[in-house]
Amino acid sequence: MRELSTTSYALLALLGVQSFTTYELAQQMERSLADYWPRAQSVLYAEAKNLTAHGLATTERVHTGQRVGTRYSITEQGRAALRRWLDEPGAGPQLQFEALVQVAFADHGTIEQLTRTLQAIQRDAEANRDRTEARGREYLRDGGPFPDRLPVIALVAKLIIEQTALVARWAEWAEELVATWPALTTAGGATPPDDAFEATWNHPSR
Amino acid sequence: MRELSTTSYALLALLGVQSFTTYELAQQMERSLADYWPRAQSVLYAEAKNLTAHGLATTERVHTGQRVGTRYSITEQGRAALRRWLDEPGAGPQLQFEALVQVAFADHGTIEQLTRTLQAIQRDAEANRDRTEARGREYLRDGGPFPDRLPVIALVAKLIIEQTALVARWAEWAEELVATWPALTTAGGATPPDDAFEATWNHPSR
DNA sequence: GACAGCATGTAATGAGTTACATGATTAA
DNA sequence: TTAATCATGTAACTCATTACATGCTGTC
Repeated sequence: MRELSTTSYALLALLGVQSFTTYELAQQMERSLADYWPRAQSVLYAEAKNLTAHGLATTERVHTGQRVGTRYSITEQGRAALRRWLDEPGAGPQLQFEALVQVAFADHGTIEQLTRTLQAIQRDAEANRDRTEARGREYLRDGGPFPDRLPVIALVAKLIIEQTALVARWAEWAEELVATWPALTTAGGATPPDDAFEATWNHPSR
Repeated sequence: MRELSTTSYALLALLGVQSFTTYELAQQMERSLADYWPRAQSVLYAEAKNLTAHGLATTERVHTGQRVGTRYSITEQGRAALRRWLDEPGAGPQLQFEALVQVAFADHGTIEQLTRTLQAIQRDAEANRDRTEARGREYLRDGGPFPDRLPVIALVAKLIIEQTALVARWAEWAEELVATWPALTTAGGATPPDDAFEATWNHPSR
């Protein structure tokens, strides 16, 4: 019976919406939380058991054909724990961005490498932006799986959409700027134009 | 001798700039990478050794007073490894945002809890934005510790600044919107005004 | 009847964090 | 001289990922 982690509470919050089998929990995690609390499926199996051990959820065997599975439901204790958790200060945004590390140290390689990295970032970000935007519009149209929850879902979706859009715009801007550079550093005579560099701060990347 | 991770390459890239003692590496990690590749200090000690085991760095004992320490320097092999790494596709942005999970499931609590969460997000984001902006201006003024590297550093700094600014603006917008809501869900008669909700998608949060 | 994919997990491994320990230097 | 903080690490533990295993269900 381990301590409760943020992942535990995320699961518990899903169960607060309705009961789910472990598989459905995994789907929901992937569908609704992957953009800001990504976790591998395997943790769910452990965490769901942990919630039960804490008395925050109850289990029920479900049979699909011959196959057995587990359906979890939240308990009153679970709801109380959830309310308490919502009072605690949650951790702020934590970004982890390997490709950006490659950009930060691009001067150890070639301009071509940097350009390719930026292009890849842009492609990914645009795909993510389109995906999240499309889902947002879909939810607005048909209400989504939990129409009651649309207000809060919309708040979150808005941030995610704008965040991916920002990355896409930034990558595009960076590509254009880098294309004007004769070299990656100011050293050795081959300096990037000073004013293009100044522009980094003065022009918003849009 | 473990595999090389992104953290290994981040360290190696720092050593590509110049030689550092472990302590200085920790400072540089905190100073320049914490915003997009945050790691605890203790990993450095292990990773730096690992780099040496791979022949990518050499060590040298340094004595400050009686005290012994280790200074790491990159090898030619290390530089080659760095160049190869810059060719590999790096992982895209991965966000981890506990407070946003609390927003997404705010309907399990009260409007007051949601408001407090949003206020905390806004405060943090504004502080981060101010910190990164101030450092950017400082670098532009005095060149920072590695003036040659300003071009690539500026690219990265720009994204980080805009990203924190985006979160701050979003939180402010969300607070204002939530202030107009009589309840957190559309259920039970006490519905948030439809048009305020629609506005979620149509008005950019600025 | 076999193959793809859905559904349900377990095990091994690893990366990273927190906590601890301790010597040296500096400021009060 | 004491306390704070700089500097240098180690150890224990935890959270999470990858890889594996396996049964069921529908379809060609």
